[in-house]
This record gives sequence, C-alpha cells and structure tokens, in this order.
Amino acid sequence: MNRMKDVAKHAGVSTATVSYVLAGKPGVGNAVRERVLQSIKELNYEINLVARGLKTNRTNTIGVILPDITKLFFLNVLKGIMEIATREKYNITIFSSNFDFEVEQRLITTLRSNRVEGIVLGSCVDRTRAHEWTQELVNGKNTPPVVSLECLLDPRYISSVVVDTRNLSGRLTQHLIEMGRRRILFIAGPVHIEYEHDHLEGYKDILKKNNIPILDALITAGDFMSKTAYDVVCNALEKGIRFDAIQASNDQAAIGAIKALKEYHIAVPGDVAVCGYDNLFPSTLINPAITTVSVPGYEMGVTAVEELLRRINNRDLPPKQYYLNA
Amino acid sequence: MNRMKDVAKHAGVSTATVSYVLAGKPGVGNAVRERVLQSIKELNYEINLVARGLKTNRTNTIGVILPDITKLFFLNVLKGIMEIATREKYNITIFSSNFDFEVEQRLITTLRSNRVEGIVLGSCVDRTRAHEWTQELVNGKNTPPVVSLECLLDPRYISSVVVDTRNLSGRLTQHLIEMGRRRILFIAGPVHIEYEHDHLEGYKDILKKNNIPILDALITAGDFMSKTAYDVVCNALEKGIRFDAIQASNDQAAIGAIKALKEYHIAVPGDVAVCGYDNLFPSTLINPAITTVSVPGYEMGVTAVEELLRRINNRDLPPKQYYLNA
DNA sequence: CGTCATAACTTAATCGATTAAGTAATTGGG
DNA sequence: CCCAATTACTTAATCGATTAAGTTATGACG
Repeated sequence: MNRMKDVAKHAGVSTATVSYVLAGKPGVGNAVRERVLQSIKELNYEINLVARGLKTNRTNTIGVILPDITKLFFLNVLKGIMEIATREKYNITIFSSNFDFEVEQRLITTLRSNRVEGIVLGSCVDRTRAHEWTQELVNGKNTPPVVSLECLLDPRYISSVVVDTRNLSGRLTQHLIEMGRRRILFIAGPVHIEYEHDHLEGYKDILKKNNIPILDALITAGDFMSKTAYDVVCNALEKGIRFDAIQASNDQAAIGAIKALKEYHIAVPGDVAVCGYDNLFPSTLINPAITTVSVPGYEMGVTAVEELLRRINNRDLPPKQYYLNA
Repeated sequence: MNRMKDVAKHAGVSTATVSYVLAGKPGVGNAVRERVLQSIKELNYEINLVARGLKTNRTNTIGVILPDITKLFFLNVLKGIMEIATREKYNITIFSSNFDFEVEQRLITTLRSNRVEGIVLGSCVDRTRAHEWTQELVNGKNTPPVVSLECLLDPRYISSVVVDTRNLSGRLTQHLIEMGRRRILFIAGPVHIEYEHDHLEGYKDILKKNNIPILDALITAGDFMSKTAYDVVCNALEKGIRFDAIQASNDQAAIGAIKALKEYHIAVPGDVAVCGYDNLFPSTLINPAITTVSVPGYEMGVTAVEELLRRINNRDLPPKQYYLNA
C-alpha cells in the first residue's frame, strides 16, 4: 500500500507538502497542489487514518454500546445515532452488552483503548452499582465524554437522554384501570436496569393512587422477549393466578402474552386487556389491538450524538440532561 | 493518559518488557511480570490500540456496510455479524449506504483508510456496474477481503453469501396463482440492486410458466418502505388498474399495501391476496394474514463474518460462494 | 575452570502520518 | 536599492506502541 512518502517522491515534494494539500491548508502553490493531487490519483493513495489518529489523537469515531440490538426499540435509536454521526463525518463502532453489567464495563475499556472520542451508553447499568459505575467511566484524566440513554447517571460527569418512564408506565396502568381492570399482571424487563425499575414503579404508583393492592404474585420477571412473556403468561395461567389485564415491558413481550392468551382461548381485550410499551409495530398490524405508548427512540439517538459532539468539540462544556417528551 | 513508557518507568523496566507482559510472551521473569502488572493497575494504564494498530498493521476491526438499517431484515443480519465478531474479539464499524451506489463507494474508501481488516458489503451494488465495482474493491495491492451479502460479485475476488431470491420469489408467485389469482401487482424494491432484480425475474419466470401475460402496468417501483407501498397501491387503485393479488418486495411493504386496501374497503385476502417477503413479523401478529417466506438473515450474517475471518487469517484462501437455504 | 547455551532483560529502529520551526525566494514600501 | 514581510516550501521531532537484535547474568556440563 502506498504511503504519503511515496506520493511525495512521485510528486517531487516533501511529505509535509502532501499533508498540507490533503488537509486543504494554505501555503501550497497551485502548480504543486495539482501535481500532488495527480500523484495521489496515479498511485491510488489512500491515507492511513490509523497513523493520523496516533499523531493527532483524534479517531473521528464514537463508540456505541446497546444492550441488545434485537430489541426493536434500539433500531430506531441506532438509526438516529448513525444519521447524525454520518452527517458529522464520524464513524461509529457498535457493541452489544446483552444487558450484562460486566460486559458493559469491558466494552467501555475496549472503546477507550481504541481511543474513541465519545461513548453512547445504552440503558444497561446496574441500578445498585450506578455510583461505582460512574467512577469507572470517568476514571483517569482525559476520558472521553459519555452520554447515557434511558438512564440518569451522575450529572456531574455524564450527560443523559431520558424519557419519563415512570410517568409513561403509569399512564398505561391508569388506562387499564379506567377500563375497569384491577388485577393487572405486570411483566417486567430485567429490573436491575434503572429505567426498567422506573417502569415497575410507575405501575405501583398508579395502583396505590387508585387504592388497588399491589400483589407480588402479579409482578413477574421477563426480559423484553416474546418467548419469555409467552412462558410467563402460560405459567401464571397454569398456576391459576387470576388477572384481567397484562402490562408488558414492551410491545414484543405484549405479542408473546397475546399468543399465550389465544392458545388458552382467553378473549383479548374482552377477558384480558393487554398493553405494551414503545409502539414498535405499525398499528394497522396488530390484532387484537394493544394499547401502547411511543418512546421517541430516533430522537433519543439524534439527541445523544448531538450532545456528544458538542462535548467532544468543547471539552469544557458541562454534561447536560435531556428529558424528551414521548 | 498514561503511556507504556510511564508504566515502564513506574515498574523500573523498559517498555519492551511491558509490551511482552501485555502480550503474554515468554522471556519475562515472574517477579518482574508481577511488578509490571501491579504498575499497570496502579496507573490505570489502558493500552493505545491506535498506536499498536499502526505498528502491527492490524486493527481487529471489520467494516460493515448495510443499505438501510431500518429495513428490518438487516437487523437479523447485523445480529449475526455482531455475535461472531464479538466472539472472535473483533470490533465492527458500521455504515449505512441508503441504497446509494456512490455512497457505497465512498464508504469503502473510508473503511480502507481506517485499515479495517475485512468488509461485509450488504446488498446494494448497481447491477449494471458490478464489474467496475469489483475492480474498485480489489484495486491496489493488499486490499482487505470482502464478503458480499445477497449479491454475487466477481467470484475471483469476492466471497458471497446469497439465497436463491429468484426461486423464492417465484414460489410466492406460484402460491398466488394456485389461489386462482392471475393479475398480480408486483411492488418492487429498487431494481438497480441485483437481488431485487432477481426478485422481479422470479415473478416473471412463474407468470411465463403459467402462460399468464406479464403486464408492465402491474409492475411498480417501491423501496421496501410501508409508506411507499401504500402510495403505490392507492395510486394503482385511483388509476383503475385491476389486480387480484399483490406481491410486495418485503413484509414492510406488504403492510403498507394492506393499509391502503383496507382504506378502500377491499377485502384481504378475499378480493386481493397479499404476500410479502422476509418473514419479519411474528406470524401471530398480522391480520389479515399475509403469505411470506423466510430469509435466513441471522445465518447470513454469521456466515459472512466467519468467511471473512477465514480469509483474514489466511490471505491465500480463495473467495468462496455460500448458497443458504431459506 | 572455561565455555556456551539459555533466560531475562534493554536498546533502538520502525509503523505513517502531523506540524512547529527553519530556510529560501519573492514582493513591496519607503 | 535595501529591509521586512510574506509565500512556498523542507526538515525533523513526535505520537505510542512492537520487535529484531544486542547485552548481561546465570548456570550447566565436560
């Protein structure tokens, strides 16, 4: 592969001149500039960005960690992230944490070793270890800026882009109650995740407000997957647990729940109403209909990267919190 | 940020020794090894992989170009890609080409400048320019191996992972014909894409085989999006074009088509049967039901990366073609 | 006891760019 | 016509790792 040195020799100039031409900097005459460009073309020269990165300490890359790319919601987030990154000529390198805290930590280290200029951190993070975690993130001088999605971390160091999950979740619960439901089966996501915790709290808030007892038997653990939700519902039915509604942690889980109900010949929403979260599927699509609530994934991705770039370009800016409306 | 030099000084050794410890190479005594590891910990040292990359000419990164990440099908592909890459300790950097040939070319250059070790190229590529394209890809010595998805490129240089689109597409057409349909509206994807061309050809093959005329009026241009398909169908209805079935380029387009039909109070599948492609949505979900066919996106991603790594690790291996069964 | 292999390090060149500092030539003002 | 300023380059140090080659020290063995 040709190096800048080869181009320089071919054009009869020094590498410095080639570098200046490439960077569009002044101080190069027109004749020489043309000659250099010609040599670049003839030699099929492609700059080595790894070398440049070493020298300039800039990689033009941002790192993205998402918990699970098959969780459809993140597709929108990723789209937003990619669009802005591309527009601003940034590369993105992407990893999946599988909702695993340890993996998340390792990935952060990997990204930093790769000298990414900023990190978008998607909504994993163990609630109970958020503080320790933040320390980890900001450890060392000159750490890249971090933007957290769906999860508020220490605002002194880390920017966050969140929606009011607790409130949104509560609105769904309220909706079910207004439909006359009182025994609402809650299928949670992994509750060690902060915003999933909020999800559950929103549900509890509204039950309390309506003087409806909070029953442990009605609070089950899922993981956002259709299959798991399906199993959870079957299991509840087999155990004879009675409920007249299901509030699932996302639409994919809601779909799984409906599948189970159908198999047991339970009418939806007649016998059991179902609601999801995220508004992932075209509404024309689902039958029977579920109630759901939109979360602005695309906007979250956009906002996250924009904030990240702001902080990359001005390292003195303080971290900022963004509360997006659903 | 601490450099290897700092660790070396702290441990009272040379940088070479630190490097050997980090690489787990022999020739370092136990006492010294421990001392170095201790220093690394105390100084919070994180290796600079950019510098290593420059020296070793290895980035441990593979580049991925997908036409459009919101095309749901690619989510599965991406999942497969990421899983294998992670397992083999490779980073992935991802770009979207938006089905644009020029963009695709620029991205290839970017990836090569970043010295990725291999490239997964998702199904864009202008059919009519495939040859020129291949030349571009392999231009220069020491070009990284490339694996093409859904599109066979010059087998002398480029590995491919494909399914028999033409055949699959034909099977859907045949299915509609067996339902007694004869005027099948075809909503194509961008036909300059090779495999989308196949998609259309499969449809034509089967019409011919059944002695059904191929009508230009029934072949419309879409882009895989629900909205576009919706518009296409509305438009056809307004123009008074008659059809008793719709074959869409993917499930998302099929959904859009159904939406339009519903609004015009056309019974599905009574008056017009609809079929999609890709099998993206949980089948319990869609109502009215569409006929569709599965494309093994996940397996394609897995296969592509595995092939890529094989060729990265042995640059003498010839490119290979994989025909996956649906 | 001499010597030669081996182990345990260190030295220093190198990867391919960037860029501050230096040099030479040209221009323009008084 | 001379000096200063500007323009158009070049020289060479540098980023932070890797690694071939070199240097000691240790020990084994005839």
